[in-house]
Amino acid sequence: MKCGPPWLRTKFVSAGYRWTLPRQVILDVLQKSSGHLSAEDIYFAVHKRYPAIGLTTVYRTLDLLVQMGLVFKFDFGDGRARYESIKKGKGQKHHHHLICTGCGRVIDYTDFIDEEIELLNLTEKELSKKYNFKILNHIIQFYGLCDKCK
Amino acid sequence: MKCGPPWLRTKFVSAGYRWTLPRQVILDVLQKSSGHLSAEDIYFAVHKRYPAIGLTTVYRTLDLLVQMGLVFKFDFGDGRARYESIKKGKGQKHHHHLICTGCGRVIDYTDFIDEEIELLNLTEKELSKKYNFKILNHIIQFYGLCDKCK
DNA sequence: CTAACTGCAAATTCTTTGCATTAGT
DNA sequence: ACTAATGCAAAGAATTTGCAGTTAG
Repeated sequence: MKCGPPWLRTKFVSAGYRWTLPRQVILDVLQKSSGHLSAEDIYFAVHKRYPAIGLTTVYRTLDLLVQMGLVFKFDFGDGRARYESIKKGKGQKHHHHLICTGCGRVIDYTDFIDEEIELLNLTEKELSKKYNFKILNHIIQFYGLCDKCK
Repeated sequence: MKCGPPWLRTKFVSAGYRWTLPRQVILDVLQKSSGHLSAEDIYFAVHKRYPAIGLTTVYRTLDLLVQMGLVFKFDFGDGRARYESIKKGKGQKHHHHLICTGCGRVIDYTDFIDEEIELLNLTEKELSKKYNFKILNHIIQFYGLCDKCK
């Protein structure tokens, strides 16, 4: 892990933020991981490489990254926030979630059916127009019972 | 507020639960309110009518109602859970959410719901089959910036 | 040099738990 | 009567804040 792509550094500096080691490492962890990490997950991964980086910094950095639009924060309803890089590394795709309310298992799926994509396009377009809203992301989660729990 | 519809009482009793005052009041508050209440909101509303009912009971009752499939729990990412009755009172419709990540404003929308619902049904059917999952509910949230924040 | 950033410890906030009491059935 | 349900106070877990020391620009 060096310094990441130059445009990232520029993005930070030109916004008046500093391109610090913790920020580089946290972004790197997020981009390399396979999604929905909790703050603690990120802290462990980061801490393994740089034990001097503390949990507080992880939280503060994540807030900043979310605010800058580089990272997306969401929630499965288990009382802890999850974070995911918006720019995915190779092999990572946008996905939706199937969440078992019985055992808490989360299934990611990326094989959206045509109807689902159509749904999203239609809705995003209509909503943007009607509410003058710039839509950046969405969460689609289906809740139910998995094969073991039902 | 009396005792609610008789089928509700039956549902509780036949599952081995008791049809208690706090449960009646909490369900009533949820059905009459316009959606996404936090536990504290519910506590205040309930407490106004029956000051003897405590916050702990509100949490425990909400867990039960969620588990019984009468209430849905979700999260806007602000660190507190929200609850909504699945059976809506008159004037209330199923809706999805548009959330501004800038100011935290939440817009409910019920427009385009018909098309969305149809596409959702297809999606749910496919997913159920593919993952052998019994889908009970869904969350659809669009995140972005509202007119003031963008 | 100086303002942004950091780590630590303490504080907050939301939610859950232990336990003695109350109340449906 | 029997046991689920309740309220209170205390505990727990996730996240935030105050502050003094550190570091990028």
